[in-house]
Amino acid sequence: MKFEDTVSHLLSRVATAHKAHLEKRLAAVGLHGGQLSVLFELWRRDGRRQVDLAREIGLATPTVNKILGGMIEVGLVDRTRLEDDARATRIYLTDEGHAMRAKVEEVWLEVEEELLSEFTESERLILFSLLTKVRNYYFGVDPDQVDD
Amino acid sequence: MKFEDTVSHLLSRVATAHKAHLEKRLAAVGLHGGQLSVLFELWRRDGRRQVDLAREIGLATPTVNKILGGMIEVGLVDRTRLEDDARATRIYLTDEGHAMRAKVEEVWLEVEEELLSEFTESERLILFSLLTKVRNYYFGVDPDQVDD
DNA sequence: CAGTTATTATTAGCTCGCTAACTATCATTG
DNA sequence: CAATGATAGTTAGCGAGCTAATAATAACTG
Repeated sequence: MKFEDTVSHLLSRVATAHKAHLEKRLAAVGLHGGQLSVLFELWRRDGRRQVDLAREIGLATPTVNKILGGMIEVGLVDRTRLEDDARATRIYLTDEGHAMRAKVEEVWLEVEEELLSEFTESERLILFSLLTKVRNYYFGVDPDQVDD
Repeated sequence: MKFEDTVSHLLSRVATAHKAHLEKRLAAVGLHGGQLSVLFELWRRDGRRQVDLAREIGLATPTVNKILGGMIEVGLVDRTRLEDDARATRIYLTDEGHAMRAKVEEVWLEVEEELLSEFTESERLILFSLLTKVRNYYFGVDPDQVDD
């Protein structure tokens, strides 16, 4: 058989290339890829616990914990103990964490446009819809997709 | 803006989930994800130099070097110095490296079928073609795609 | 042919992803 | 209320990707 003819193989290859590419583009605003995935979630709503963030993002809790450690160091977020549960913490964006959003939006639109520059409008929509289907295979259907 | 509505974001999420999933499935045959990407290339043709493998796979040479170190340890490949160039090495599959192919094919077909179980035949073809377009954006058009 | 430049492999060190194992705390139940 | 079990965060350690820097060798050039 030809492994090259499978979607899985193609997806793996594209995945690593895309991640490496993102990392390079994010360096311009002083971010790492993992930090961004956490920021995406915090920009939706901050003040949540690490375990909740991890579940939403789809990462293991130690991964999120490590990324947050780096983000605290560079001053993007704060970690405060929960008042009524001494086990848990709440993660809040700092002013810098909020301010980062504008910078990232700029880069993000560029990255998206460059990636899809050779795609027609309908190809973009189809790719988005098929990738959503793959995402649903791994994460289940996103409830936020319906309303909101 | 909503980052969730971009292909880049979707691709990042799907990418990590897919890689994590592959890693789990490959554990059944005793392989790691990085080893597999090298094997894919060696199964096409072995006896090449590390730098050539890295270029074809689309990885940095230190990455390939590290992966090969692990593969040599577990006996999947051999590394021999080049006769006419003392800098370079040639990477050859061992018998075990060749034999691994059959095991991987089995797993691979399963993974592919499960991933695409909810996709129609035409959706599969379209997804493959659109992902190929993304790959070409990152790697350029593959010359092997034409003939062979 | 001596000196510079380019290439190959490698090492070191970083982020990111994981699992396993540990600690502290909460919740439950006897 | 004491013991057991569940939960939150963390630490340790692994593989995979990267860049930067080294060492050894080849190739080119004056």
